[in-house]
Amino acid sequence: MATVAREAMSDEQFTRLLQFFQVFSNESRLRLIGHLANGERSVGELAKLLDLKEPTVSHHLAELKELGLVDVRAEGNMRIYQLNAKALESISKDIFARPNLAALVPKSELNEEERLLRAWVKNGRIVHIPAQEKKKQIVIRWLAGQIDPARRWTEREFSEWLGDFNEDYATLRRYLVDAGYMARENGIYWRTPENDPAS
Amino acid sequence: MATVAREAMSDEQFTRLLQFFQVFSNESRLRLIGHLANGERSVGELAKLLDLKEPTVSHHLAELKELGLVDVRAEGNMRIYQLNAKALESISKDIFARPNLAALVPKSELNEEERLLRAWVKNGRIVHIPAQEKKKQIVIRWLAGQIDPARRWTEREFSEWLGDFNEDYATLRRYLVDAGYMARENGIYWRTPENDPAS
DNA sequence: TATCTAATTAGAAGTGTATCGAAGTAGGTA
DNA sequence: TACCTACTTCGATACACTTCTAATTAGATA
Repeated sequence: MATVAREAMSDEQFTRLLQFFQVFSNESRLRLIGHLANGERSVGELAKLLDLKEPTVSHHLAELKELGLVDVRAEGNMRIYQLNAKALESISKDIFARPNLAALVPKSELNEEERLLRAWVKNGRIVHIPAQEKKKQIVIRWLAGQIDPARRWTEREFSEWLGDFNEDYATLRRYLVDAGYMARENGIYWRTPENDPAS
Repeated sequence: MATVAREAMSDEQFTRLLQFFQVFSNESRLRLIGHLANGERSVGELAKLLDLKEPTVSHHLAELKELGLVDVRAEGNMRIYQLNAKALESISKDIFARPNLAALVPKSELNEEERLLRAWVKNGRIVHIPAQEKKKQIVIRWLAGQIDPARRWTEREFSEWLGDFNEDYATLRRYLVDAGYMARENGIYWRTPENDPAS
């Protein structure tokens, strides 16, 4: 999660993601999906399994169908419901494989600092350390926010961790210390908990 | 998704999963998380960004904190909230990396057929094709449920797909056709849409 | 101490949603 | 045709949730 917005999500995508979570956020529906994952079931079967009345089950199934998560076929006058394996797979892969929460923020809501940040920080890496003091501070402030305040590091550990952000870990480390975000004593580094000078 | 229950989920796990979905199923909270993903923020900042009153934001943050999704630190009389990267990572990995929806069904709710099935189907593979006719039918019925009814296959494609379930794809294919689940014409196979003989 | 700011807690209003019984629809069967 | 079964649609109820204002707590400042 040590990432920054790559590409902000469109309103459409955001709505779809929200709908998805809403569908899974109800106990009955979640159990319903669980049962369907074990194989196709009729409405009556599901009602018995879930201890709900048929209209209730029918209602939930309609919502799942709306989102394309289940398919129906008729068998006599029964309706056999089945999970749409493809739809589920694509959702779990596309959305959660790279859970870039920063992308959840609609473009219009990114503030100035965040917009600027996206020029230098890509895919969680600092692609370029800006020279201009004000811009540099923005990047360093962001980097400081990525540091676990509870953790204690040796210089070697800290350098290694910083190396994931930029090959010039030494410069990053110096900036962080100079700006007061990191403290050091007896070779141990830690994130200063308060008195953030950048705010 | 072509899997069957491996290990049914405990009530505890189920509840936790449900809570997780509930937290993400609210628009304000989802946007809140998106903003926090861009860096730490105070309650007031978040209230402005989301166009909500502070008590509302505070309320949502309390819920997120309850689930360990955010951490707080004090700075002056402000409270700076930050996403708990570790918690989020572990959730997205542990839960969604193998979205075994079948495992959503609490153990007690597994019916007879499902319980039996777990003896022969493990991790989505048929580890053993039972000889006894009735048991065999259960397995074949399950397998039929995994087949996309919209898809058309050549014999080669179908055999290959079946091979993922058991190395003896020829036997599986014959059983499926004999039981009436699959039809074939001009070398093309498809899942018969209705008149399921096993019900 | 008094005062200001930032946040939380408490309580209330309004909205949404899960569930149900009753009524309606459609296939199967006599 | 009439009747049965399985399901869906409709309309009502009840509970949960989001959001707000008002009151309270706690840190900073004079």
